[in-house]
Amino acid sequence: MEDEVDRLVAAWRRERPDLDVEPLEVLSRVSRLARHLDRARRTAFAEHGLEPWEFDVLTALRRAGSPYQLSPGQLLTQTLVTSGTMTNRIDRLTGKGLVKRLPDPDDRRGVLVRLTDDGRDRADQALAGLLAHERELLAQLSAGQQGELAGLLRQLVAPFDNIPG
Amino acid sequence: MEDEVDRLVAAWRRERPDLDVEPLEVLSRVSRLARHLDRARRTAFAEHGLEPWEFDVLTALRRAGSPYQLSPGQLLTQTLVTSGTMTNRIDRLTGKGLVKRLPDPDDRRGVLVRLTDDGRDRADQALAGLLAHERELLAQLSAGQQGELAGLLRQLVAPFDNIPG
DNA sequence: CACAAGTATCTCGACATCAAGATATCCAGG
DNA sequence: CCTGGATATCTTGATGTCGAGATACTTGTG
Repeated sequence: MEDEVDRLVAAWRRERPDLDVEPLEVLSRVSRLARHLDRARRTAFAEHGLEPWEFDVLTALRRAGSPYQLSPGQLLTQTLVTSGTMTNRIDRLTGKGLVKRLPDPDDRRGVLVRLTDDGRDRADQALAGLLAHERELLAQLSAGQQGELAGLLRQLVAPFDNIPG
Repeated sequence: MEDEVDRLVAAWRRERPDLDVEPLEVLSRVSRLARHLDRARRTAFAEHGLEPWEFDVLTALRRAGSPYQLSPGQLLTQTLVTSGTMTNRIDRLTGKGLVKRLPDPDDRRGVLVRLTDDGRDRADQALAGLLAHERELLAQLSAGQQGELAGLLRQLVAPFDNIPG
């Protein structure tokens, strides 16, 4: 089955036959797939009344385990956004009653962001919904192919995740 | 080599042992890799004085082939942005002298956006730079692995690209 | 030929994000 | 202890995007 990247690569080979555009076969597909996934996720989360950015923050706290709290600094390394953005997100989630700010008892500069009970339930429900949708998308591939794909992607991502940056 | 998704999956297995989080092994890696790629591209384009969105528009015109012109409508279907965004982008690219608006001779409602010579050169240079950077990232994988990865990704993307969405 | 519906582009207001800087606090060395 | 540099979070201002609606023109129908 042909996809949009096949057409894009063909266009470049016609216009710039001197260039080797092979890298686009992998990386343009990654970008485009991510874009489609973003849209699909937005739809999936809407069923639970959440925005994608809300899901990101709530699930980071959920994964931390009881008592479901992290500092804003820990949250922004996990979500790859800037500090200004995180402040804004915490403000809005606080307004919706899904998290609350607590003073850090060990560091008076810091605060801790903690899930409320409602926030925890919403995170759990949205995760289950997301996994159901994603399983459908992956039905294109056998379990073996999924494992293979995961392994290849890990090799590309690992340098970013393990080297400071 | 372990990556951030390994840690994320391990955390979910600890917190929610009742859920099958296998889909995240593939799809979370796609999203995270795309995010890292966005940052890397921003850096690569900065060497040529371009923003990622500028690259997207200029290369869409470049790929169209001589005389390097498309309507705003064609541009927005290719770049997946809204009409308001595209108007804004064309305004700014016009201000930088990289494209110019021409009246559509066949439809007085429409305009055609055409690359200037400078715009074409910038697009060509930025593409070459991007490919060089992307080739480095892919050096983690053999040519055979890259082909395999591209094939698996195509299977996941194709449904989005071929069904109206 | 007139008119309604469709199409192409642009305008405007709201909003999330980022980058840089401000403020408050911690900590290590003298 | 004091002081300077590091750290944690928040504030501010600019910017790009989206969504909805406005405007101008075209096309199909009777």
